[in-house]
Amino acid sequence: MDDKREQRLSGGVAAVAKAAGVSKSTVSRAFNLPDLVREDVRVKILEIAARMNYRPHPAARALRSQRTHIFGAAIPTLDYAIYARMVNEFETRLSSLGASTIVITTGFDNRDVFESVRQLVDRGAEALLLVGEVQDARLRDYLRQSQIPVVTTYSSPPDRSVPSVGFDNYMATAGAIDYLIGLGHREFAMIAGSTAGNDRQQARIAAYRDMIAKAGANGKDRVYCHEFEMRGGANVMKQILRDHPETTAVICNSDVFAIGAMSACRKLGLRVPEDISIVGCDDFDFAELLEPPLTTIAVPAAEMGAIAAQALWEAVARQRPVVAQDVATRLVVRGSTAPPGAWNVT
Amino acid sequence: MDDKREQRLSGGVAAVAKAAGVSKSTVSRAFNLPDLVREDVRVKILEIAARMNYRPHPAARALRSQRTHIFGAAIPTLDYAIYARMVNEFETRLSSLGASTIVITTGFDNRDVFESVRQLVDRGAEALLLVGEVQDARLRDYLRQSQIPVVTTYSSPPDRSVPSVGFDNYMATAGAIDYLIGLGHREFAMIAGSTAGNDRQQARIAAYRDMIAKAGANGKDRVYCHEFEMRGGANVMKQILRDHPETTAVICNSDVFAIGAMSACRKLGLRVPEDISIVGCDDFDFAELLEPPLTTIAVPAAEMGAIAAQALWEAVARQRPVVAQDVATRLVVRGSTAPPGAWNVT
DNA sequence: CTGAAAGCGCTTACAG
DNA sequence: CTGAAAGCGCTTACAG
Repeated sequence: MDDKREQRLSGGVAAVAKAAGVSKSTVSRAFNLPDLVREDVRVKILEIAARMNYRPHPAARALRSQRTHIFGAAIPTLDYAIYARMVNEFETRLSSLGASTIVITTGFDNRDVFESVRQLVDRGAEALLLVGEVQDARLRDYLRQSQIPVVTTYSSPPDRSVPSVGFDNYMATAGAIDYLIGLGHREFAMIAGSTAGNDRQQARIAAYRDMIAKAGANGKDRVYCHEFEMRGGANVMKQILRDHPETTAVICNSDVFAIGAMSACRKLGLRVPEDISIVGCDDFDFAELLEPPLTTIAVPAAEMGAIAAQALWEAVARQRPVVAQDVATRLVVRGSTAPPGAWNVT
Repeated sequence: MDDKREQRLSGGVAAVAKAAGVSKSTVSRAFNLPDLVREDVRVKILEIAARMNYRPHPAARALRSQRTHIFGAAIPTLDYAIYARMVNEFETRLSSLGASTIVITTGFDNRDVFESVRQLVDRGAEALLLVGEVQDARLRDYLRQSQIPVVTTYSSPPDRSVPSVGFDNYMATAGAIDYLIGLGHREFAMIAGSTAGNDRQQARIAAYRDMIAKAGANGKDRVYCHEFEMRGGANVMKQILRDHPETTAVICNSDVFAIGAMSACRKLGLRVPEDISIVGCDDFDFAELLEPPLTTIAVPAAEMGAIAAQALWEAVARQRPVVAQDVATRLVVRGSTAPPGAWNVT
């Protein structure tokens, strides 16, 4: 009746059934419920199907079985190592389970991502990996109503309505600052990402302010926000040094910022860590090979991807509820931090 | 008859049609061929559909229309910036065109990737992005028979059976070595990725050997292969210095190797570039912020993703043939290279 | 501009 | 263990 846009390689199950002298049902079973088919028949069918280059039509199969084997991941960007690594692990795990991963990038602002996430579902995603707290009301409503298995990563939001596989960003940053205070630092600054619709940045800034205040240290308001770019880190560092040359410790909410900041210090003739201490976040591969090696908050990107994959798989394949789970961050102390020195003219 | 596994949010088109007092056909048209529906009717239908939270079932739509709007990308890994960046751009472009991206990672060896690529198709991919020359015979046969739109990236393979959006790896490396020879270097080494099923590495090594031979320089056989890891770059560098302390120029086939190599040199007390010149490949963000800034071959990862997305989109949406296209690499000369110095004790 | 009907290609209870 | 039949939820020629 209609035109056939796509030239399928084979005539579908019917053709295989005919060639094998069995019914369509049996061909289908040979693929999906092989135990129900007599062995010689099954072998023959599979052999013929392979020879004919037959594969079940994905849409037909999905429509009938109500299973797509597609999992969706909505992340800020793939152009940032920790998210790329998490998705890499997520995909690898799911792939070994026979499922596939569809990806969409949404940027760092979580306040208006409903359409993006929806697109994943409209392509057949049966479960969803998200990043950060769900701050979009439409998305929250949708997730509640649809009951689609979902997990959010990189956060451990107080609102437990969406299960998370993440960590407490507030505590992670607080730990780093605590360490710097213990070293004797009193003059702080922070290079942060944009806070718009980003609960991780909000939590880290809150931790920074609280810790500075609690310690009676200075720099509570020296929070500089910027997009996640190395050049940005360098430019912001220069500005910090201009506005507050007394600063002895800079907390960067990304290693990307930290490498830019270290580069800027070098250009301005400041030594790290003798003149200024720098802490990064993420523990990128290159962090330990920098000069000096970067002290940073290690974040378990691959681990979150693996746990999320497993949890969502169980939810889809065995109707298990997705349970929230916290993963650990770790402050990796390397050469970019030291006690504030006597050289430092304040 | 059968059990319904999934609790759909709405009763499908039928429910919307009933609520709007029109036929299923009209509801469908309101979504897919809006111009064919009287405006007031269309507005009403869309409004009701939105209120009911209705969305067409993806599999049913795909089965009937023979269009999935899913594009597949098979890449070595997402845990390597240039591929992640390419996919990021690929996905972003397709998303703005209303299509989605399904990703699978295959590792760097192209000789046995048929099943992986096939999985993409089995999930509904209508077109494929690949990386490197197609070296898997089954895949080549499949691509020929199925006529699925496909593009391969990062290569410009002589075998034109699969259209490529890439560059000539041989020439890119040859250019870098030419520059080093021009600087006066005579003692070379190369840190390469594994050559197994990787035409890019093979081409670069061939260029290295040819150029060294042509110039009558030394080091033709100093090609050290390793997985793409920073630590690997450091370890290999140490080995090179041990085996061939006379080496004055090291070509790294990845910035990841280069940063490791620079770190190893520093630890061994060698200065870059005074004692040894290092060239990377990829032009990662951090390359220019290293100390010294890294001379590297810039590779247009995002550009390839964008061009591939556009070409595949045209192929699927408008039956345009995919045409091969070369993109440009560029040797970015920065501080990590210099003429071999008089300091150098050979 | 709209509706009734066919059918996309499978899978799966059901009956044997 | 196997087959005939129903139906997954849409879209689209076809006829009006």
